[in-house]
Amino acid sequence: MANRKPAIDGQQRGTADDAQPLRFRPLYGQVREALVSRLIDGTWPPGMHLPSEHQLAAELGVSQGTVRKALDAMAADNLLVRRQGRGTFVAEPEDGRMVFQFFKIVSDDGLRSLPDSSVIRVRKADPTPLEQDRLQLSSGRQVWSIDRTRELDGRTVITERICLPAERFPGLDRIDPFPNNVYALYAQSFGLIIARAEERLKAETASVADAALLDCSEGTPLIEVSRTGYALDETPVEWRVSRCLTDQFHYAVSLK
Amino acid sequence: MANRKPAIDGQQRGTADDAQPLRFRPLYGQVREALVSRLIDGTWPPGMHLPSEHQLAAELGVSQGTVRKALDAMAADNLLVRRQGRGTFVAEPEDGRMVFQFFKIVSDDGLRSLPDSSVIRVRKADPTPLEQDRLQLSSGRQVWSIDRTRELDGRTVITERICLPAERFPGLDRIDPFPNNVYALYAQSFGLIIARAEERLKAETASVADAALLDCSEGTPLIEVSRTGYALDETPVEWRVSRCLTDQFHYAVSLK
DNA sequence: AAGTGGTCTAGACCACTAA
DNA sequence: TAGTGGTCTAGACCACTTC
Repeated sequence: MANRKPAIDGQQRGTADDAQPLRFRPLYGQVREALVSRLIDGTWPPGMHLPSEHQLAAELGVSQGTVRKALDAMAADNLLVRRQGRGTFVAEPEDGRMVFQFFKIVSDDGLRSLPDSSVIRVRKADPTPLEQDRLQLSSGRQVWSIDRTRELDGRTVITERICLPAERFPGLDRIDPFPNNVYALYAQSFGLIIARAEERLKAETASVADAALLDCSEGTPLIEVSRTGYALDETPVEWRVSRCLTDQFHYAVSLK
Repeated sequence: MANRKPAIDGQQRGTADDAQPLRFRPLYGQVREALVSRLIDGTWPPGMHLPSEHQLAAELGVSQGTVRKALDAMAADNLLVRRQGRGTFVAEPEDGRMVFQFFKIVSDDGLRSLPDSSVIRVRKADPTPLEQDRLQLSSGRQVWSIDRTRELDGRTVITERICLPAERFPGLDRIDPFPNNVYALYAQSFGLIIARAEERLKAETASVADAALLDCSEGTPLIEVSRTGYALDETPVEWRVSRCLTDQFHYAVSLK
């Protein structure tokens, strides 16, 4: 590989000039960072067919194997989809099983189905202290607050409030109809990819409001799922609280 | 690599003689299977320092890179632990963060701590229909049934029943004292590694018995976690139901 | 037939650990 | 200093998709 001009270069190894024992960062990690930044800045939007490994390797001045390692890692994080013979694509929220990546409520008989949603209200508001904390909002910033219910197998089993930083979702209240899959909406209309999320589950009981929406009695036990969704740059950009009936459904987790 | 006598060989590629378009299985997958079988049959017990990549490659008649890919996959599944400069080891249930692999109950303030357990009763019994189904027991097989409570930060917050196929755990009732970490017990005393588990979460309310053990009132909402644990050969070998107070704790999930 | 990702090999060198 | 896993490269060939 005689004449390469590395477009990527932090400290390297064999390249001879490294001296400080600062902190070792493998090349493929740097490649990964460079590629992720293209997802963040929108250069590579969801669904895009990206250049072949050879092209990327030539462009970045590294070997194909190093590019492969970075791409494989991103595919493992569900940021990319790789298909033999076709190429590598930026993941879309609609991609096959990707829709179940964040939806863990399953029918007790084991059949997975996706919920239909009914929006109750969309409004702009000042955040509660909890919302402000969870979304790491500086004071004065407003939020969108979306209340909705979700149906599985024709029955309303989830009440949900989604809280979003208003700044990042301009004109959200003019969206009509409001889609079932909000992560597809975030991606298509606001260029925002939810890279990962953290959920906290607690047992609660149905309030009067819950009971009315879920057609159950007040005090019925519910699982309350509180989720913080993070963008590719690790900024929290969604905070949602869902309250779920679990008489015919359950929250499924695989541990490995 | 002139003269190699592949100890592993299903259908191969370059080896010239493949013809049927049966189903392609990569070499590293076959290597992985061969290595996993050594974990299953106890040739490599938990904690064992296994041979170097070079040695394994020579022994199996494949390249070091192929062995590496199999070892990396097993490490990703928490079956092995790899340490640069030291070697590759069979994972142990006590290995550092590995203890949190299956324990997802966390204090609301974010501090993780491991529970202390108090065994209430250990008995051998005929399985209930549900237990028989979950453990895929043929009729006539008995089970161990272990009732215990678990404390976090000095407070009893979990009631638990663990159900095990009696055959695989001979003399379980003579274990004394009964350890907090039953997976370490399974590994050390019965040579059984829990490779993965599936959990189902539902919202329930405290029964009279729960209320007495958890020092709460009857009807208090609880998260009920039902877990099936699988051995390396995918046999279900543990069925447990835990009921957890979630007023100061929650069940934490990371989605990616 | 051409192009893509997937597999397998081989070898050089680096980082880390332990003796 | 020797031995281990970790990184990076290079190239050959295979499997799959599309034209």
